[in-house]
Amino acid sequence: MGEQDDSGLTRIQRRNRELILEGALTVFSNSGFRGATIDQIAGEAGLSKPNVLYYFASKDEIHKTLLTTLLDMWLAPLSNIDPEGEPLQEVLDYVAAKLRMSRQYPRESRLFAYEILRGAPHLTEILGGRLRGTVEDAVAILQDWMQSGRLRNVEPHHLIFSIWAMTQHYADFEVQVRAVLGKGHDPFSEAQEFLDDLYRRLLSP
Amino acid sequence: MGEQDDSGLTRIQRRNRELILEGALTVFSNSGFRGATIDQIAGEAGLSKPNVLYYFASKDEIHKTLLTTLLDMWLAPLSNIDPEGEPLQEVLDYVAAKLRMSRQYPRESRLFAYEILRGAPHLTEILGGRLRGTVEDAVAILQDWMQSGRLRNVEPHHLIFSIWAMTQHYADFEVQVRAVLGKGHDPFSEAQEFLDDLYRRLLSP
DNA sequence: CCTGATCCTGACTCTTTGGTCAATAATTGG
DNA sequence: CCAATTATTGACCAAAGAGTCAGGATCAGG
Repeated sequence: MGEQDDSGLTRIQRRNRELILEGALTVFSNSGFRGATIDQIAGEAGLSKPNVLYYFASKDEIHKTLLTTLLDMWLAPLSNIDPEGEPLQEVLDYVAAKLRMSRQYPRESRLFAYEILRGAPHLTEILGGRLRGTVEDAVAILQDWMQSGRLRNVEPHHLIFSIWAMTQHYADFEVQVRAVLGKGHDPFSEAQEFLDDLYRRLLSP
Repeated sequence: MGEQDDSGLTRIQRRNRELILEGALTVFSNSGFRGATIDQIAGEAGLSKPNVLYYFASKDEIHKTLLTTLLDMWLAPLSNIDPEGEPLQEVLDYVAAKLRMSRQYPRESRLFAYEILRGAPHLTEILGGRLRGTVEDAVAILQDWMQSGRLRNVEPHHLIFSIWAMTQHYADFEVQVRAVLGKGHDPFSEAQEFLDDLYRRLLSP
């Protein structure tokens, strides 16, 4: 994940930085940036507060490091869309991959959700830069498929937004989803079925 | 909106409470609960901090009042689904209404998004109570339509989730949407077209 | 097993911020 | 126009939390 610069790091540095980022992910994704405290992060990581600040200059730096480190992993599935693949199946695979990530990495999903909600102070350049580029690549592929009639014609940007919205909803708003569904439901596997049907219907030529 | 108890309130009280809630909505929806300060709220409302605390006992009470006051308005469209109406059109109208609310009341959308993200400490009873009830009513109507073959059969809870996710996405993640689309787009009217097509496809029997 | 570099922490500072309060100003009803 | 009630605020307090630092512990390489 991300541009690791583990080169000049000792074993202890590597381990402790990892512990801190892991703890920070839990804390930031639960409480947001402003709601998180270095003490909580330290507690989660099993280190003292000054020790955390020995490895990262500030709370802000921890946060920024987390975001940039996780962004690649978060966007990867979009780049995995194969222009040579079967169009509908490629999209359905992307949806499934994103939904799986919401289930498996809800903390990451919430971390980004908080950041975008805030207006993305740390991500502004990235949003208009790398993210936009990645999306445009995918859009180009989709448009090609649509023009050749192998996929039904819809606005590709909004198609991608819809996939993001629907899949991340199950991570970001999980308490609401569970409260509304009540006991005895597996939101994610139900969602998988629902979304598979939805995008099949929407995109079958 | 909500159960107003304006009975024993003077003119000044009504006006200032309104100013405070209005300012608080702006501040909370931008920064979240922990990120907001009473000073900011006071500034937004054009009052002094002690004066704000003269009308509300605490920051928490302002927040709770806002949430409960706005919840009714936020859920209203769901209760407006007419069992006697034309099924597909009723759903499309609901989608359009929700999207219109995202455009017109993005602050409310973000306020709730922040709260759910946090785990909804203030809303837990409501989520499993009133919200769940409202959803179940709508689900019953949808199920009826589906059983009588006037609407295609999909899981109604997840249909509702999908509508929430897609429409609120444009308010909650607006900076991302705009960054990805670039200049010269009207996200909301494009979304309206996209969603109309999507749900038409999904639900036409 | 010694030494320099790395690692760790208790105790501290400084700022922010939620909230209080006594004193003052408006307002209102008689 | 005069109490009595309501509204407003400057000055303050206490707690929380980000970040510092001097000194002690640990470790790695020779």
